[in-house]
Amino acid sequence: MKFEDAMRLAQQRGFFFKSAESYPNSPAGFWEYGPLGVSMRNKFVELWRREVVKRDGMLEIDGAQILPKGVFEASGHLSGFTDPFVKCGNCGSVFRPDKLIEEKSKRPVPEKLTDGEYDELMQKEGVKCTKCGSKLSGTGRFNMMFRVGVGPQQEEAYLRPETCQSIFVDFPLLFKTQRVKLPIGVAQVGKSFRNEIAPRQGLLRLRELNQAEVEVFFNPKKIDGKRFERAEEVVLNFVAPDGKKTTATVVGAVEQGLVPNALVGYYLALVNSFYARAGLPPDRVRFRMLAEEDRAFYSLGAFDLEVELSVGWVELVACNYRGDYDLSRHSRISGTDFSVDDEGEKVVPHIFELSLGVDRSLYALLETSMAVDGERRTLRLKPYLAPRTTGVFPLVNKDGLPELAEKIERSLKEDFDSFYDDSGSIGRRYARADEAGVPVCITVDYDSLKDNSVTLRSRDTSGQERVQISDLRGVIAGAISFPRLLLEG
RNA sequence: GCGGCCGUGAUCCAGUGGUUAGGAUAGUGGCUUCCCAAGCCACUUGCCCGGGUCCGAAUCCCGGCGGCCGCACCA
Repeated sequence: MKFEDAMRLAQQRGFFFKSAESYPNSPAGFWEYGPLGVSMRNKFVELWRREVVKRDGMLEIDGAQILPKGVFEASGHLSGFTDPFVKCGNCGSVFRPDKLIEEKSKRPVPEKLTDGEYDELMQKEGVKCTKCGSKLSGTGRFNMMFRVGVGPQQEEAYLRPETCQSIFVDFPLLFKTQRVKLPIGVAQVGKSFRNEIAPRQGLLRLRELNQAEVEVFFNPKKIDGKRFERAEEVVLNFVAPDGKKTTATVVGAVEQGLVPNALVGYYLALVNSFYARAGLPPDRVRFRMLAEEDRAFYSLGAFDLEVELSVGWVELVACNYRGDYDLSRHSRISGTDFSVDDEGEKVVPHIFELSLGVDRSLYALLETSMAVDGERRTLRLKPYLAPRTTGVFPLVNKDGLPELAEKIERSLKEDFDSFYDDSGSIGRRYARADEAGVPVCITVDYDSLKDNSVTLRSRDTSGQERVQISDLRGVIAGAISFPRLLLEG
C-alpha cells in the first residue's frame, strides 16, 4: 500500500511519472523526472558530491554514453551480460532453455551452461514448445545491452550498461594529468542503459537509469593508512549470507573479518554516512554480505547497501572489490599499458567500487519521508534535499498584501527555490506545500505592512514565528544549510 | 520471460450490452476570507491500444501494451 501511496504522490506533485504515456505501446522501464524530481535529484547529487566526492578528494568525470564494442569485450558484457533463450518455430513463443529442461526432467539444471550444452540436454529430454508442441530453435542469446550503429557504416557500439567503464578506460590519462597518487577515487554521475526483461516497481528497476559511481584505485599492498582511521568508530549494520545480523564499528568489523580491510571499511562508512545525511533511518540501512556464488565472477568481495522499504529490502549501492580485473582486461584488449607508478613501484591498481543507484535512492527517500495523517500528507525531506525551499503567501488577496508578498518572493527566488501562491485558503496552501516537502513557508499579513515582519511557518511542527523581512535571507539559508560532516579529522 | 489478478479525467471510485459515461478529490477563473485542505458560482480533463461478435461494446471474446503480486533475472 505504501508503495502505491508514494508513487501516487510522486505523480500528483510532479516528482516523476511514466515516460510517453500518451502513446500506446510505450515500453515499461522508462520514466521522466518532473520539476520537483529534477530539483530533488540535483540536490541529492550535490549532497553526494559534498559527502563522498569532495570529502575524499576524488576526481569527477563525465564519460560518453555510447562506447565502442571493444570496451565491452574487455568488460565481459558482450559475452557475459546475456540470458539464454529458445524460440518456437511455429507459434513464436520464447522460453528459457534451463527452465524448460528443469520442468521436463524434474531435475535442477546446472548454472551457466554453454548454448551447445543446453541444446544437447533439450534433445535428450525431448523438450518441445509448451504452448503448441512444435520444435524449438537452438539456444540463442539475449544481450541486455542496447546496441547502436554509429555513423553511416553503422559501426557496432553500445549504450553503456554501467557508468564505470569510462572511469577504467580514462584512468591512465587521469593519473598522468591530474597529479594524483594512489589511492585515488574517481567518481561519475550519469545514465546507464540495460534492456531488462521485466522492469517493474517504478524507479526501482529501470531500462534507463541514473548511477553515481565511485571507483577507488589502490595498491593492494597498501590497504591501511591514516586517512582510513577516521572512520574506525562508525557503526555499521551487517547481514551475512546465512541471515546472521551483526552491528559493529568499522574497526570491529575488520577485526571480526566481516570486512576484508580498513580501506573497504572506510568506504562502507563513507557511503553509510552519506545516506544518514540524506535522511534514511539508520536502523533501516544495512550491508548485505554477498556469498561467493552471488557475486560477479571477478569479485573478490561484495557488500550491497540495502534499505528496508514497503516492498522489502532494496539494494541501493553495490560495493564491490573488483581486484585488478578491469584494468588488466582493458590493458590486454586495448593494447595499452594500464599500470601506474606508486612511489617507485609499477603496479596495476586494484579497484573498490561503490555503484549507487540514484533513482532508487530518490524513491527510497520519498517513501521513507512520507508521513500520512488522515487526509494530510507531509513529505519530511531533509531541508537541503527539498525541491522547493520556501513558499511566499499573502494571507488575503487585497489591501496591498499580494504586492508585498510578490516583492519578497522576487527577492528570494534567485538564491532559493521559492514560489508564490495566493490560491485558496491559507491552510490549503500550507497543506499543498507540506505535500511537496517545503520546509518553511512565509506568510505576509496586515502586521507586515506596519512592522516589516512576516510569519515563518515550519513544515514539521506547523509552528510559527515572526521574522523581520530583512532577516529572511539569513534565516532561510540557515534552515537549509548542510549538516556537519560525520567523518571529521 | 512464465503464472495469477487488474486497466473509466491528474487521483480515487460508480457504471457489466442501448447513459448527454456519474460522483468525490485535485486543478483553473471569480466571489469570500486576518494563519492550517471552510464556503459559494462557473469551468477544464476520461472509458489503454487494435481486431472480433452484435442493429448497438466502457461493458462480451481474442491479441498487444501497461500495472500489481509470485517465480526467474538483477554482470
